[in-house]
Amino acid sequence: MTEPSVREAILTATYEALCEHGYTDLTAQAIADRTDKSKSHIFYHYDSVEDLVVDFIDFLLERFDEHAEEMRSRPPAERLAAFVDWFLYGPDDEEQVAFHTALLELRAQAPYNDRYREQLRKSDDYLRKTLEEILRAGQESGDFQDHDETKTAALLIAAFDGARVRQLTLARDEYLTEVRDATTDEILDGLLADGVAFPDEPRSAGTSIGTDPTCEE
Amino acid sequence: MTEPSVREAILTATYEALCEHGYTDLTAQAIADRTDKSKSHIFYHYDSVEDLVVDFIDFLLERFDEHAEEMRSRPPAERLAAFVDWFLYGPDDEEQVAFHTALLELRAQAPYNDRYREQLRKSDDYLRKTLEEILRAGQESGDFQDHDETKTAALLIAAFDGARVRQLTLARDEYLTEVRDATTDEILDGLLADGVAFPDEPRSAGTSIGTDPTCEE
DNA sequence: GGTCACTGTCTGACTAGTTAGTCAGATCCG
DNA sequence: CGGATCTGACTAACTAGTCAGACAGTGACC
Repeated sequence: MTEPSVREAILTATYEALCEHGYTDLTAQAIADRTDKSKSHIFYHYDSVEDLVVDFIDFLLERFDEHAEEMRSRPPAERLAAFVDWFLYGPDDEEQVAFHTALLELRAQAPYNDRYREQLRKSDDYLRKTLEEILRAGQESGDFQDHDETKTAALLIAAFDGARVRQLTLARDEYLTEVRDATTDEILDGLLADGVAFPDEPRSAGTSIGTDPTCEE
Repeated sequence: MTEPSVREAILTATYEALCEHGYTDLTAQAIADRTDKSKSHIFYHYDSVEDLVVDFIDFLLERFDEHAEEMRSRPPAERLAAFVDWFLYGPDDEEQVAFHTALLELRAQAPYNDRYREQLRKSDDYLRKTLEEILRAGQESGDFQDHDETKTAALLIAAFDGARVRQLTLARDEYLTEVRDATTDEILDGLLADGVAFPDEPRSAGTSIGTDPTCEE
């Protein structure tokens, strides 16, 4: 892989193909179709589709890192809200939903694939550390109640994951709303010190990938 | 499908094949191999593998229902503990882990498959109602604090799902322990009225399926 | 009791479709 | 020219589902 732009083109196409077809139906051909190159081109740059997917997860992590870095200077409640938003986007954001659906498929493959598992572990560690750091910053600044940020981060990420699983599998809006309410009301609001509030409806953008961020059928 | 024992043989074989190969690599042949019949036999009784899987989910629900019914007369804390246990089994229970891993794969396919989605929704509704009923019973008996059982049920199931996703994808015992602790300590124990405790290590059996409940490689 | 016809169950061999990955050679660029 | 990049055509492997026919049980009629 000499040219970074070649890598980016292939991985962006991978992202788009994942949104459209999901992981299970992700084929080398589908990726190539979203590129101006042929299928063989992909196998010239990657030894296998598995290799490509492993690199794709790295690519995602690089993107998340950039995003997290940008938020670093913001106040803790805003950072937390942005983080929550990254996990529990609304069902109206079709691209996000499609992409996270595909990611869940990938996650579901991890138990059978050492390399995926390793990559996801790396990503999740990073995510969790980011959240812990936000929680710690909030406690130091007095915006959040004192608590054990390790435990809270673990519980939050678990609850978010769970909500996402249900949202994706059931596509049942009322239920997601319940979970979101329950999570927000009972956990998140409980974190805030008196008089501190979440910013209204942050609905952050900037988490999508690629030059053309739409994901039409 | 005339003989119920034929259905049971095929669906038990399906369970075993799911444990061994996972959903993605579940083939008609793999199911037949766990039977004393041929692959064609399966297509004689089911029009397609999808049909079979749909029926398999019904089969699971029937089993869960029997189990839940048996617990009905027990005290609420014990029922809750058994329920939690059903979701957050220990990583030592290999069969359970293997099976839930496969179920997660199935769940991850639901967004792409109307029939799976419908079946899972049905199961999840039933699970949630069962949990709500346990929570309600506990409040009435005074074993649990007063709370909104709908919200709590939603949050609990979400947190459990999330913990399971992480457990399965990361196979990282310390982290699962954290989540389990966080969930148990902060949510479950918070539910209990003063002086009530969970029974020690319930680790219930009886949730597995089939005549030979082992799932060796 | 024998045998014949009928029906439901079951099978081995087959087809058709799909896809990862290969490879010989084309093309581009310095 | 020579190396890197890229491609179309191909192969090999796999699997859902089909189908013609084997087989077993059952009952009916002689």
